[in-house]
Amino acid sequence: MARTQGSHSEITGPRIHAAAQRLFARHGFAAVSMRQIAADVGLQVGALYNYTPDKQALLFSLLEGHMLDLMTAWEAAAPSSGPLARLEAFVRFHIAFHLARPEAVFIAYMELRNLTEENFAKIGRLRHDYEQRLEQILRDGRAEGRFDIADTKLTTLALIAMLTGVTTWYRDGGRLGPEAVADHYWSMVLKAVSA
Amino acid sequence: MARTQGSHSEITGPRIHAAAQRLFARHGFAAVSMRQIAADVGLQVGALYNYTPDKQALLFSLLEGHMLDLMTAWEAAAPSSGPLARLEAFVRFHIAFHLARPEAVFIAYMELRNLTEENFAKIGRLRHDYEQRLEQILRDGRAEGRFDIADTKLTTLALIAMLTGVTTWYRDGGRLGPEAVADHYWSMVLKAVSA
DNA sequence: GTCTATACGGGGATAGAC
DNA sequence: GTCTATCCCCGTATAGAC
Repeated sequence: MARTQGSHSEITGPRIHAAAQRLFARHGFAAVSMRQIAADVGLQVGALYNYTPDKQALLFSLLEGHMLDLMTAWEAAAPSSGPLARLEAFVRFHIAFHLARPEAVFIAYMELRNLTEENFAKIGRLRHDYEQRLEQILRDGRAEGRFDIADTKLTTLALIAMLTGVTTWYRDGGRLGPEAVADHYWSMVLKAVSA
Repeated sequence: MARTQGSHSEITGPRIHAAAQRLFARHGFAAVSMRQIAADVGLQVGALYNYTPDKQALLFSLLEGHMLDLMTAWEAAAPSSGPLARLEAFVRFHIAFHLARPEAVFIAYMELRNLTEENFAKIGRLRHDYEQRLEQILRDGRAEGRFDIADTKLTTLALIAMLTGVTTWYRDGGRLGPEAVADHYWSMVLKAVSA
């Protein structure tokens, strides 16, 4: 396994992504320079361009990776039971997943406008796919007569916004832990959609 | 009413604020230059500094103005009836106010991190004051036995996030108008808090 | 109040040596 | 794969004339 001098490709790539995520979340994409990212990793600027063609691609890969993680994690966590149990699973999953990745979530919501039109569209499709998972649960529950929902599309967007909003105020070590928060949200969601 | 050459102070100030609001909302605070704002208004850069000490103050005045408008408008719209009517009024007011000012709302949520620590704290207090208006309604309704709410603080934050979320997907000319949207949200909110 | 000109620093990205 | 050096452009803010 001979290695050329100074080569650390297996670990440098992830370290660049981690530094970019932290810095973008803290200061915003536009406010962070490639020089800052390089310094954070312990590199000179030029070396970054061995790992990303440009700054935009770095942002896109963070957002895309986050959305793919989200989809994969839900597919793994989703039960194949009835609508009510699936809705509860979705509520608890969404809150837990988002609270566990505050930086990725922050970037995913705040930096969309810094994507090129093409990249923006790609992330938009991934987000829509995820929302469809929730809407299908609501449609199934309504078809079975368990839910009373006038407009499943609207309710989907309302619930997603409510659940994701947790990330704007939640702090580790606060009054309520993630499970207690999820309990409260689940009870509100259940009442809001119940027949 | 003699006026010095090129003086347009009465209208230039508001035009600068309007241009800054539009550009900040579209491209983000950090991505917009003072040169762009000046060009949009039809001035040279230097002239902007007759109206604002720096770019930060320009952002802060937009955010502060938005929050003060919000508070003033709610005080004027709030009925002095029972909790249920006040909650309905709040839901409808919040949606209508936010949908009428998409740019100001966008900036108010996305550009908080570009404020200095001191200015951030000031906006945080204004936001908290507004949230208190809703929480008081929830507390009153619970005291009267009309609402079933486990945690009024949590419910306040959940409802605000849900209602504000409308601005992320609403488009003029879409399937539902502002009133139809408000009708749906009010019915969800009512079910979620009812005893 | 507005203009022109400028100071001064920093931005993204690339070239070529090692 | 990384470094140093550099290109070229743009950022905020100020000075001083009109």
